[in-house]
Amino acid sequence: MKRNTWQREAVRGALDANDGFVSAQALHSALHASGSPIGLATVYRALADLAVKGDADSLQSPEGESLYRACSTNLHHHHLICRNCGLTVEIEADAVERWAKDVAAKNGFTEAAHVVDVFGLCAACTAKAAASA
Amino acid sequence: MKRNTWQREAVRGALDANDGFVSAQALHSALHASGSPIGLATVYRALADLAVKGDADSLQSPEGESLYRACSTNLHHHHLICRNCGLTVEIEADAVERWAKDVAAKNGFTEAAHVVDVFGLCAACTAKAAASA
DNA sequence: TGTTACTTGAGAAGTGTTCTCGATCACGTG
DNA sequence: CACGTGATCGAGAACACTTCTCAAGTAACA
Repeated sequence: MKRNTWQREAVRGALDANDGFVSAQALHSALHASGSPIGLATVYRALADLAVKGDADSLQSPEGESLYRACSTNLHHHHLICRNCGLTVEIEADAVERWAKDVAAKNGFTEAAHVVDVFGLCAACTAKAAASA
Repeated sequence: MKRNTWQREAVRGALDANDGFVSAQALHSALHASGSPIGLATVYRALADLAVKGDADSLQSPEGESLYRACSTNLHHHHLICRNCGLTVEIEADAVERWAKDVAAKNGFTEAAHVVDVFGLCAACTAKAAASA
């Protein structure tokens, strides 16, 4: 049986309050900063739960951390992520889906899953970068 | 000045001898097994060097390890990876390249890089899985 | 209210990677 | 070939992130 605890709600809330991907550690810090004495282990557990239920998306940052994000849809989709400010845009990729399945099939692969994420600089950060350059 | 040491050659050789992606740890074990008393730190250093020079490809496994692979081409490309045996097929993805650039541009993003990898079960592993199921 | 078993939290443990630092050794030179 | 210099090595310590452990706490249901 699953129980509802304020801790779980807090994690979900903190995730919702965030636009981009956040690391478990950052989330934990944020929660602490806002007064929740929640434990790190609990944050990890809650995030894992959310990810499994499809309420959150997770991906590995290039630095090796696990990043999480509240997802507006449970459907399979991908992300366009600003590597500077973390802004994330959800993108559809029917074409890529088809391509991935295709390529896998052509090579005899089954049960194809794929990792497709696009990193870049969002408009704002591009402008900022141009200004400072 | 860069020096040529047998250690670096050994790492490159071990990488070349491998068809799929291998973790730094695995590479270190393999080298030790074949008699090289090479240090783990050195393996990491050599791999990082190779990756920077474009002689090796690196990616994060879903488990968070860094995986490396000798690359037959320095050109940008993607991989189809068997999650069971590690077999890797290099794939071209012009369509995906275009799509990524397109999507990024449409959302005001610049300097788009992307992570596109397909994991699955290769034909052999699929057969094995079916047999054991 | 009482029972039950899921959940929590602090810290230990585990894993993968990077850093430290004295010893070593490749490379250019005399 | 011997030498000097500084890049490189290796063993282990240090780190960062994540998971596990287990006693104490508590939500859910009767």
